[in-house]
Order: sequence, then C-alpha cells, then structure tokens
Amino acid sequence: MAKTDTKTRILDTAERLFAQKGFDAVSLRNIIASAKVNLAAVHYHFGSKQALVHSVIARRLRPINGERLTNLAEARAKSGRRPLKLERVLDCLFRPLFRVQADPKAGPTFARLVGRVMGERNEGLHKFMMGELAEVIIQFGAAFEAALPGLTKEEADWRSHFMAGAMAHTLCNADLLVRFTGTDADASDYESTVRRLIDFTAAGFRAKVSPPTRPRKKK
Amino acid sequence: MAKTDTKTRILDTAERLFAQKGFDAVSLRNIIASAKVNLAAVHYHFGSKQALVHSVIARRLRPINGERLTNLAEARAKSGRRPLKLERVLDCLFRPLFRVQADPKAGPTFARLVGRVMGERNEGLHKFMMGELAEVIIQFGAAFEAALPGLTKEEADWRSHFMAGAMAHTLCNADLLVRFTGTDADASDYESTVRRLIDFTAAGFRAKVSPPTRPRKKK
DNA sequence: ATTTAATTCAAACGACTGTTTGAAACATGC
DNA sequence: GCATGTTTCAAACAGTCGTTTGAATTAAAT
Repeated sequence: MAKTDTKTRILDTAERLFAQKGFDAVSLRNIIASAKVNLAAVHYHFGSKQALVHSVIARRLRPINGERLTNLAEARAKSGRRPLKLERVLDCLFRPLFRVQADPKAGPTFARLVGRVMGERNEGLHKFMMGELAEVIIQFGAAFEAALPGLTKEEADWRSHFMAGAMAHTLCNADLLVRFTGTDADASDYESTVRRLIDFTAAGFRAKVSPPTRPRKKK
Repeated sequence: MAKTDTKTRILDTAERLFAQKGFDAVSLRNIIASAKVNLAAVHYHFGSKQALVHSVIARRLRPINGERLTNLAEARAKSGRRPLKLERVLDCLFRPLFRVQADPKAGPTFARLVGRVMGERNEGLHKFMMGELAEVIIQFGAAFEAALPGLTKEEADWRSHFMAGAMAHTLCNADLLVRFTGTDADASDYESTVRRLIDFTAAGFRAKVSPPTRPRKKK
C-alpha cells in the first residue's frame, strides 16, 4: 500500500470530475483514465456507476451531517431551556457544509458537488439524498419552528425551501461570484460566506408575511 | 398544416421531456418517439441537439425577459422621480417567470426547466444563458442598487446571488414543496408563490450586515 | 511452498448516442 | 404538364456508454 488505495483513488477522481462536469456528463472511462486504474475496478469495488455516485456523496456528506447534528445538540445544551436563536441554528446547518471548501483534502470540489445534487432530476439519487438528509431535516425543521414562534408551519416550509435554494446555489456557483466580486472565497474565507448567508436567510425567515394581493378581477 | 407544425411539435415535446429528466438524460430518439416525427427532422429544423436546447429555452425565456424589462420600465415611469421600492423591483423580476406555470400552453414544465438550467455545468449552455440574461442582469442590478442605498456593491452582489438561488430552486422543485404542504401551486396560485418569494428575498436584501466573526486564533 | 482468497487486467458484450446521407414525398410556381 | 424548392423518411455512420467475463496477477493463510 505504498501508493494510495485504488478504491480511494477512484473516489477522489470521481469526486473531482463529477463536481466539474456533472454526474451524467462524466463517464466511467473518463474517471479510470484520470485515476489510472482499470475499468473493471469500478464495478469490482462499487458495483455500478450509480453506487459509485452514492459513495462519492456519502463519504463527505455523512460526516458533515453528523457534525450538523452534534453542533445543534451542543448549542441546545448550552442554551439551557432558552429557545435557540435563529442565527445559531443556521450556523449549525451551514458551517459544516461550507467548511469543506477550506479543507485542502476535500478541496472546493465537493461543495460544488453537493450544490449540484439538489438540481438533479435523477429519481434514485433523489431518494438516496432524502435518506441521507432525513434526520437533519427533522431536527432542523423543529429548530426552525422553535426559533420562529409566530410563523405558520406552511410559511416556514416555504422559507426553508428558499433557504435551501440559496444555500445550494451558493455552493454550486461559488467560483462564479468570486470572479465577479473579486473576493477570493476559495481560501479559508468561507467564514464570511457563511456570515453573509446567515444574514440573508435569517432576515428572510423573519420577514413579515404580507397579505395576499387582491385579485384584479373576480375569476 | 392541419396538424401542428413538426417544428413546434418537436419543441413542445423536447420542452416537456427536458423538464422532466434533464438535458443530458433525454436523447433525441426519446423526443422523436414521443413527438412522432422522424429523427432527421431534428437536425433539419435545428441543426444539432445543442441548438434544439437553445431554441427550447429561448422560445419561452425571450418573451419573459422582455416582459420583465417592460414591467420595470413601466414601474419606473409611474414612480416618477421617486426611487422604486425593492418589492416592486422583485415583483417585476419574478412575476413574468412564475406566471408561465399557470399558462396552460406552457404548462408547469417550462418553469422547472429554467430552474434546472442554472445548475447545469455545460459550458455552451451557460454562455448562452448569460447572453439571454445580459440586459436583465444590468437593468435589475441597477434597480437593486437604487433601492438599497445603504448596501455595499459587494454585499448586494452576494445577495442577488442568494436571491437567484432561492428563485431557481423554487422553480425547479415547485412540485416537491406542493406535495409536502398540500398547497396546489400548479394552478393559478403562482400569485402566492411570488408573494412568499418577495417577502423572503426583500427581507434578505434589507438585512443588517453583521460584523465579521472574530477569528478564534490568529493564523 | 502450496492453497486460498482478493484484486487487477485486457477484451468484448449489446445497447444507445448525435449526426449524416441520399432517396423518396410533398408543396409550390410556371 | 414540368420544374423547383421544401420537408420527410429509412438506413447507416462512427463512437461512446455501463456492464460482464475469464484469465492473469498479487496478497494472505496454512
């Protein structure tokens, strides 16, 4: 085992290529050519391309989701019986995800990958992600409700949806914005990204619900 | 020309399938089988698959962007020399896009398609979209600046980014949320979707900029 | 050293991809 | 009528796709 394991070399290469061009656009032959392994090795170690995709995602996402949940639990413990502040909950949700951008091992590639997953229409992948995120959705959904006592459940769901969109899009096109504004966010500047995202989404969650616009004509 | 034109039948079918499964996942043979036309007809009328994708998008997006710009111009004219309210600007941006969900001709399929485009990593498609959106980005960027006098240009760019993410994700997964909450949004209820999105993003834009978190250790 | 298991390898499988071709079918103008 | 240009059609092109196979290689265990 002098050189890196075949299995992890496949994972690393697949992660990089998937993040760059998408899951469908990258073929197994692209991966094995770049990873310098045999084509059959993919099926030997993972079984199928679909399973490889799942492994690539799960390897990073599972620790992230674990960190999210422990962060939330710790915050809850520290705050005693006082309800958690919304910004605190959002921080627990965002930080573990954006921190991997600063991680030299994972690199900025994976974050983009996670952002991309949410836009995929692949049925199996969607099911898989929902399974991975199930506990996170439950715990943080409850935390949001607790932090926003005045808000309808329905409205809270919609706003969680908006928040998820802002988060995913930011991950997916992190480099895009950097080029526009000149900030170098690929460095350990993920802190300011998280701060900006919290500012925006927390205010969005707390927004006053405006009354429905009266219809111009009766149907 | 008793039955619908071949060209538009290809466009309609491609739009529907692309929205359901994505651009890469749908082959030309899937399209021509469902549209009941010959395979070569695609290349005869459009030249290539890439060109077909562009046509599918442009057919709906171009009128939408036109409507966005005229709405903004009209709002500006009505408001005289008073600066436009942020909510008004957002309404001009969102409404034409979400209105197509209620359009029985376009159906809810196209909206999803637009949402999906933003997550695509395809280089050519991205260039194409930027070209289509150029004027919209310029005009509305200026309108946001005018409506948010206190905000840095940099912070405004980030928040525009967050807003775009919330918008795209909402379009892309409109059905998802509907199933959860029980609202039937595929009907002409796009009004309330727009209202909710305006509430959320307007508050996000106006959020107080919190100071940077002090670093735990000096690097 | 011999047996057993785990891993790598080249080669092929059938199915599918976007695109091209050249001949038919159609419509239109003279 | 014939000629013109436009549109449709079946068939094939050259690749690429994910997956499978069976032998060759390496590692581990006895």
